[in-house]
Amino acid sequence: MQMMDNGNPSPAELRQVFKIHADLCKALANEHRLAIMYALSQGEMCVTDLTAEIGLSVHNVSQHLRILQERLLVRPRKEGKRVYYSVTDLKFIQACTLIRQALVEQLRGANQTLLTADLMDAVARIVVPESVKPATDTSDER
Amino acid sequence: MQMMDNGNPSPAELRQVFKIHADLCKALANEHRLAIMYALSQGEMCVTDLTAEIGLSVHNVSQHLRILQERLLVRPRKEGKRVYYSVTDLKFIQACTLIRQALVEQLRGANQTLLTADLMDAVARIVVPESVKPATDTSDER
DNA sequence: GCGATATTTAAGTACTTATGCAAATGATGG
DNA sequence: CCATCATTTGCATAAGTACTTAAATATCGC
Repeated sequence: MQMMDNGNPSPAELRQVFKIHADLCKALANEHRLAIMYALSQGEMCVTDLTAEIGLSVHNVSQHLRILQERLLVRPRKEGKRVYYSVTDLKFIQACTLIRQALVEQLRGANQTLLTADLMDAVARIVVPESVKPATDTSDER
Repeated sequence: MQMMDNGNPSPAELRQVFKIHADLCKALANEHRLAIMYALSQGEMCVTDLTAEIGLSVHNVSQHLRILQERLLVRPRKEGKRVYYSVTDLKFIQACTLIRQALVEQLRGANQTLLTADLMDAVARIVVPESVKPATDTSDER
């Protein structure tokens, strides 16, 4: 495939990228896997710990971890009989935080019944240890 | 539900948030819907234009737009017999860009066969113009 | 009103994903 | 090497998602 001169990918190239991107989003498009990603964003954890943290069966957590690992969202590290997982790239966490921030702004405006205002505030600020700084331009911030 | 004093949401509250977040990710977890989001990030477009841009049937595009709209990712604006769609929040686009950047870094390391290095560079830099402009007329909607 | 254009809704089928249970692998300590 | 703990794999079933065809709604110009 040939690059176009303006430096932006061609439609054909974009299609390929969107496919990969969509696969990655599918891995994130599950309540429990987001919980796992969030838990792991706080630091490396083994399967059993994750099980306790999220309240699912060991097997189920393992299943979800497999999916996350296949899409390279998490990485395993074996130590004795335990397998410790960690997120491969902080950007994934940052992206999740951005989305939650947008979500909160919308919920604030629309159906507040779902979540309390306090919760929404807190959610909007869920941050990873290392500061989250996806270079937002502040033009339409509150 | 009770907020905890440290300002972070409780596990129960988080579960609720992850569910909503997952629903939103499901909307993004599709090749064509990502293409639509990307197209709309460049500016408001009507269904027919989008159809030409992404190469799907009108009806199929409409279907995808419905899903995006349900999750509040895009917003319709009716003008004559056309319906123009725009993204509701730039943060969604920023999140997608972040994910693509992470994706590119990984592809760079692993199976470069899929994409050329030039393409990966370009993809990592896909950014929105300043603002997405539903700015024309937002008075009589919904 | 009628016909043409733009978009949405509905119904059917194929495909994908989530979760359960049971069994298998793999490391550790006696 | 046997028992045990930690995790993964395989298979079955239920649920959800995507795409196709066909029909319906809405707006415009006549």
